[in-house]
Amino acid sequence: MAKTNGGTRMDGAKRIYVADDDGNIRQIIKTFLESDGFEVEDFPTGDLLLQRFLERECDLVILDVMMPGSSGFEVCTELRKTSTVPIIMLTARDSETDYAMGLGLGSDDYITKPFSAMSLVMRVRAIFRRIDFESQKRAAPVAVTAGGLTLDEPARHILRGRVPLSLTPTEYELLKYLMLHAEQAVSREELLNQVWGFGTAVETRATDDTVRRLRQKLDGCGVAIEAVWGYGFRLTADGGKP
Amino acid sequence: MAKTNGGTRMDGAKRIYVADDDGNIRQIIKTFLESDGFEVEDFPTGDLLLQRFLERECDLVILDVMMPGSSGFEVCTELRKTSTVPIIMLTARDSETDYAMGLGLGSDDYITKPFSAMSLVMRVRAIFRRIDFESQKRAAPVAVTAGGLTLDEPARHILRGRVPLSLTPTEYELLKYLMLHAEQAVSREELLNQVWGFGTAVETRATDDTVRRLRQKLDGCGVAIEAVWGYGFRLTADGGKP
DNA sequence: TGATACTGCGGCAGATTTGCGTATTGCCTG
DNA sequence: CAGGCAATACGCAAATCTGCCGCAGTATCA
Repeated sequence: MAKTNGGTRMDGAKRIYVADDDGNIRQIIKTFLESDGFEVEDFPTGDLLLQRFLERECDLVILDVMMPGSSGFEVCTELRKTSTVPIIMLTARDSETDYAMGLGLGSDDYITKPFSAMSLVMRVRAIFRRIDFESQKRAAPVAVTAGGLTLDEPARHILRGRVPLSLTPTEYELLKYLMLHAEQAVSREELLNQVWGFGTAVETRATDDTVRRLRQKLDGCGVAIEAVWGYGFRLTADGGKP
Repeated sequence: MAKTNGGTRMDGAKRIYVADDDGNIRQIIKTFLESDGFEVEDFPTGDLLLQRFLERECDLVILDVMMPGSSGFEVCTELRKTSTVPIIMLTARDSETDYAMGLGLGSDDYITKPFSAMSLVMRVRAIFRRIDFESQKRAAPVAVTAGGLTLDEPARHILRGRVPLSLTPTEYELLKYLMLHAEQAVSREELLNQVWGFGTAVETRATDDTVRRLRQKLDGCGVAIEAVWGYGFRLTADGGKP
């Protein structure tokens, strides 16, 4: 047990890069974000962050405006040339000019120091929530089918052939989400966010339980919820093996 | 070119609802947003806004926290029951509690009065930009192929012809990285950083193991992971030798 | 208000994954 | 051609992951 996995070793965890020349601030931000389940890498300069980003992208970037080398603004501009990664700018000043410049250059949010670590975490969460909302939004077809299942959204029914399955609310939401993402691997994190909601404090293992109960009811439906080892689940049409 | 597009669109402007009991503020917000190309409807109370929203949805909602009737928080909660519409909260206070509560309830942003109209417009633009980014991203399917292999990122599958390979998480990540850098020499260090993560404490020889296991599964796939002596590995398409 | 249904959690056992020690084979250099 | 470092091959044991139960707190409904 000599090695800690730098926090949570969850494949679904969002990766965040932080650049700030103040080591204390970096540490605080890192600690808070990690305790919230994010995977964080921090850099003393924006240039280093940029360099790292180019070799490996992340899910969100937090940039201090004033740093040695390239300023946060410059790094932001540079990032935007190749990526749409969400960016949060930090600044000591609170001038409207800075404000407009930051958001104008393509950052998603702009926080002035001093700020509470908690509020930063909230902002981060808000951005990820927005992204998840959008990914969830993708079309709302009245009837989706996967294998031998049919989703009847208005009726809040999922039909096995012609007979509606008897599902509990959680089961229904979960299966619905899987059907809307059939054949795609869905991480436990994602399920938790989409089905249970965001603020909810539930163990990721809860998904396993619901999936387990669902599998029993789905027996011989032409579909299967298979496990994606170390990641989550995937709904697939199995030709129907008895 | 593909950057500016705050709110002006050919296919109908974004519709924004604003609720604030102060008529002056409403007017200012409305004027600024409209001059930026948005379509705005304003309401003196959150209840009226909610009522209007239920009969016709909009693209973004701006809510004052303190209003006669239901508070902004209550309206926010109510909206979130049925919609993922972006919400910006306005408040006179700047307590962390309020802050956390606002974002916690599902709003996207939180602005304290007094605020400049311009900064509000910037926030609004930032949110719409984020949404545009996401919808853009969704429209770009990614299918990389190398030799006889196909990477199906959403499904988290790597197909050998039409059959998905059975890969462990590490194997998947490693092979994916090699496919994205096909025909290029990749150092062990690089692999360690990309696949295992930045600060992980594992010997570089760990890559050898995964590569070894991968080679077995890749036998006769039209590709080969060859060793680059003293450096690392390279994925190459071998014409397919039996 | 009492019966019933849902849900999430802790605990287990079995199955898988994976890094490392160690031995063997292979390539480069002098 | 020999020496030496690098790459492979094995097998193992610890660490993880999954699926499953049973249970208890809570919500739902008659």
